[in-house]
Amino acid sequence: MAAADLSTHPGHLARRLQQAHTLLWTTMVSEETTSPQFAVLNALVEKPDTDQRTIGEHVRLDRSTIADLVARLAGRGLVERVRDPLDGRRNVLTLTDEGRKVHRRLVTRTARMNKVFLAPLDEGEREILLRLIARVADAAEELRGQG
Amino acid sequence: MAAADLSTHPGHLARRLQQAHTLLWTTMVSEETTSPQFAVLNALVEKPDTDQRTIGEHVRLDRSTIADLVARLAGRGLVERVRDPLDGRRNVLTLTDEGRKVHRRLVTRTARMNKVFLAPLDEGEREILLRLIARVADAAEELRGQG
DNA sequence: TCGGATTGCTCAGTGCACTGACTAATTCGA
DNA sequence: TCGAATTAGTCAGTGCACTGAGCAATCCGA
Repeated sequence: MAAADLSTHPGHLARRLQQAHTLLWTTMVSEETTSPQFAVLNALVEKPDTDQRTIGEHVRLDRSTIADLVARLAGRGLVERVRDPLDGRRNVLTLTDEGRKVHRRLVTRTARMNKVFLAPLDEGEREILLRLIARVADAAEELRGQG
Repeated sequence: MAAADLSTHPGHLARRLQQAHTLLWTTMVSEETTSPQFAVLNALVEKPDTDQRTIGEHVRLDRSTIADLVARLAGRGLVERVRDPLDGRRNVLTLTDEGRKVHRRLVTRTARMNKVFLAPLDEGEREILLRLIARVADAAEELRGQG
């Protein structure tokens, strides 16, 4: 049985793309705060005082993963977790001043990093790449919803 | 500080793409054998009896990760690790009959899965997506090489 | 209103992926 | 040839990401 060329495997390319991004992130943005953590801080700037599950859904992290991640952010004093008095099941998340400060600092660095990351492509190609990825990911997430 | 839209962040999209792929993989290809594991089996079909580091480099896994992964494959009896008698530092990897069998079975399933994964795109768009990802990943891996 | 279903969270377990430290084997230059 | 540098592998530690089980709070229909 012939072995297939890995460069035709979207899964392998997706993994390489993410690895490449993580590498660049840690060197150009932050060693302490990861990209998914930044996504959560970002989401909390957009919609403050949102419950954990909703934030997780927004940044596409499942219950377990968002719980772990938030625990780390809370441990570093960037967010606070408070049980919702109106609904005892929910954890409401709040950015601390320190969390806001970290977020602010990373916004500019992230923009700089994204430029370097996509530097091999021209402006049109960048748009196309992001759009195509979004379409594939959206469709797969649809499938998931239907189970 | 305004929060940026996540859909413009290539890192976030890359993560979503990989998550989507993993989800489809486990439902359509295998629950036991992961996509990176398949990549290793595939590499061993291409170049039998190669040492662990070379295989890892080929599938883009670092020393630690390939070691863990190969240990799992060895535990399931799909590959064998033998110390190279000519160079006592190397682990030479060999596919077992069972490993070859598993690989053969997954090749067709993977092809089927890739079709579904990329179904939202037309033929031209698929090519473009794969090429653009490869260019970005290649460039980032170049940066890495230079430190 | 009360009991079953749903919802939100946590915990345990598994796997990918990285860094940094360590060991052992090999290589190469003075 | 011998010692320093390089190379391959392992191990410990951290973080992302998922499943499946379990628990407590809430919701909703008979």
